[in-house]
Amino acid sequence: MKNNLENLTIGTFAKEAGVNVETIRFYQRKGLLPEPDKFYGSVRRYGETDVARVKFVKSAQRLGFSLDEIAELLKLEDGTHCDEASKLAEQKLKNVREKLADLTRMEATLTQLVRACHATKGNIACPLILSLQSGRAGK
Amino acid sequence: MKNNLENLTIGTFAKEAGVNVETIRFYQRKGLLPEPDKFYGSVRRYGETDVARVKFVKSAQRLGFSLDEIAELLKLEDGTHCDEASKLAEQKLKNVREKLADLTRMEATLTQLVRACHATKGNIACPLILSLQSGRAGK
DNA sequence: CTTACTTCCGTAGTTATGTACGGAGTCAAG
DNA sequence: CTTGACTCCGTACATAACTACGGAAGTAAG
Repeated sequence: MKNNLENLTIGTFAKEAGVNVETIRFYQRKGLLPEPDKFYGSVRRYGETDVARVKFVKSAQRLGFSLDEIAELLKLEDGTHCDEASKLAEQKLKNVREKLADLTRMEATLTQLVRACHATKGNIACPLILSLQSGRAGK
Repeated sequence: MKNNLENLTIGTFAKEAGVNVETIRFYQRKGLLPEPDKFYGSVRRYGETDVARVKFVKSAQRLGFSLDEIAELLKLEDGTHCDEASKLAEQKLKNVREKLADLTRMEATLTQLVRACHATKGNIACPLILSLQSGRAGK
């Protein structure tokens, strides 16, 4: 089940991570991904942790984090600089919780909308926009 | 408490919505925002529902929706085309729930990270990346 | 060793989402 | 009715996040 995910060349690595080779190289330039040494010979090899890292980046992007923010999150990963990592994590946590609240409201409204649609065919006024207003009025 | 949010010119509208005037005009071109008739005289006037709409767009963007996706969500708003709206809503709902699951995992991990940091100063291995892997393995 | 496919790397192009600019028209105060 | 601020509109510029290109060098199969 667990195929060998070590010593991948960049092509198979990219395929495994579900992105384009150029994207890998782009992330390396941005510092989101380490550029491994060229082992034996002259092409770089990648492993399972690299794949996980790229997938993490993509997931975090879907959640509305920018690459710069994701870079910050990734700095937490190495476990060093515990103090500043902790501060950053708390701040990101606040951010994540706001997103959670917004999404929850949106989920409730969409659910209600679907139900209303199924029940009373036609003209329900759908207060989708209102759903994201409550809870962040002054912002 | 409720100041008069009708007959706003584009400048006050933009300020009220927390965006730049050019952004308003950009959204109009994209069809995200209606371009009201020029009433008496020659400049357009905006109201509270316009403000709400822009704020909705901004909130949805923070949640990782693109303007195109938001345009789709906004089409649900008018209550017409109930059948297709319902389909779209269900699909978006699925999407929203995936985001929710991801965010929840991320929240748990960040919380744990902060706690671990506060407790044992130094070297906790932070499985942040792992947090977004479980639950979406094959994707 | 040759041939076909990758990798490497720098540079250039693309798409989404705005922002800025400039000149002409409009509005409101004095 | 002039003056200063704002609106209108088209076009150009900016930024983030890729994506494509091209030529040299590495690599794997026959």
